[in-house]
Amino acid sequence: MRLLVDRALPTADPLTPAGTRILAAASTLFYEQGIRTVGVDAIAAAADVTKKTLYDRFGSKDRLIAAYLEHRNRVWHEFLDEQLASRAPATPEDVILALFAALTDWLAGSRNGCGFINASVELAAPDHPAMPVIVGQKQWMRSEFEAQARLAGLADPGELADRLLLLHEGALVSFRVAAMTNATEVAARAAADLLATWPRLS
Amino acid sequence: MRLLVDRALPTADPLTPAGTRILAAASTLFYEQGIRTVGVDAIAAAADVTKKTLYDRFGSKDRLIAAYLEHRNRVWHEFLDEQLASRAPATPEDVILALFAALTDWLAGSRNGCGFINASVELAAPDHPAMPVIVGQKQWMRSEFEAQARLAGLADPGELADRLLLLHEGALVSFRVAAMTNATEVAARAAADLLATWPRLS
DNA sequence: CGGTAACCACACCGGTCGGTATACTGTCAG
DNA sequence: CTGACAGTATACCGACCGGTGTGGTTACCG
Repeated sequence: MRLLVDRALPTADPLTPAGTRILAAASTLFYEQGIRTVGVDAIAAAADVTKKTLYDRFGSKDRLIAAYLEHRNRVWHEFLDEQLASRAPATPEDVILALFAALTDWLAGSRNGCGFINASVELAAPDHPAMPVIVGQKQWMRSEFEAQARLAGLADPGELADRLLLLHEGALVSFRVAAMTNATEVAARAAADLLATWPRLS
Repeated sequence: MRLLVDRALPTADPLTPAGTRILAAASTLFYEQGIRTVGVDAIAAAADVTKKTLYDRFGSKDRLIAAYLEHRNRVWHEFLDEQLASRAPATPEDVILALFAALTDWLAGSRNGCGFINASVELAAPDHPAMPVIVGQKQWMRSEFEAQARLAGLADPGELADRLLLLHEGALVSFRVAAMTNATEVAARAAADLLATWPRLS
């Protein structure tokens, strides 16, 4: 069993060595400390690069932010591919449960929750160039849930996908905001029960 | 039926007329545009007040932020009281469902989701004076769910409360981040099904 | 009458932020 | 040989930000 919905990730255009360091530094700093808190000077310093180089490569902070989220999205999907490969789910239901199990590993060692949710709140402006990446990431999760549910022959896959997404996002945000350290385990149990009791197409 | 868990809201210390206007302006601006985006000058101008007055009343922007969240928490609880009064739930289960139904009304007309989640992300620093208010609000929700579940004679009220909180927070965040306009209705249906199938103490 | 609290107007501060300008160095392909 | 490209170093900019200081005006209250 594998993921069904096309990720349609624009293949990362090749970066210069300095560009790679900048993106790496921006990724950790933006996630650890927040997008607004981290200035371009701090990123340039952490990447051991001049601000000039940073602007030559990325043009503006906003575009660097967008690059950061696209990069994080790629890392997220690579992570899911590894998780799916090692857990080797046998049924579509197990794929869904593996996605929830993966969440625990994904958040291990971090305390800031979901970088996409955080970015959405920090950027606020709906027309920010990074917004499509954020909404896209969430909607990919939903459509993957729906595709697996449909493949499993479960009734009303749309409604089920909506509910799974709520559990998924709820875990991410409760982990961070409500200081609920076991949020991902609770979500995994809730998802398992939901799938077990959900009606099937006759 | 009524809410069970003490709100323990520090009674709002009386404000001067200008202080009231400042808090009102800060509340709408902070929620609509974000805490970091809105400067003290903008708040003072919106409240038709000098910056001097703002600092005489609230001391610093951070303390104004804390006051904003405490105020929003009071408004939230007053809103819940009204909702409970008008929906007049007959059982503890109905109280829980009324809390979910209330969410739809609470988010009506806004597109920024939960002010507490947003503030938690924007402030980031764990030692910010406003953090206890944020975590407290989420934990109050959880303990209210748990108290109602216990009163209803439902098994494992702690686990049930955790799952209800995930749905609750998931709805708030999916509404904003995933552009899921019907998130609160989905959460309400999920909560209803969850309560209907949850085991009871024998 | 005198004091005090609540305001106004306005000017000012140091710091930080995103972003730009100038000038120079190394490397590599046509 | 010669551009083009990637990079360094450093200085600078205007705008905005949170916050302070001075000085003056009401109005109420003991």
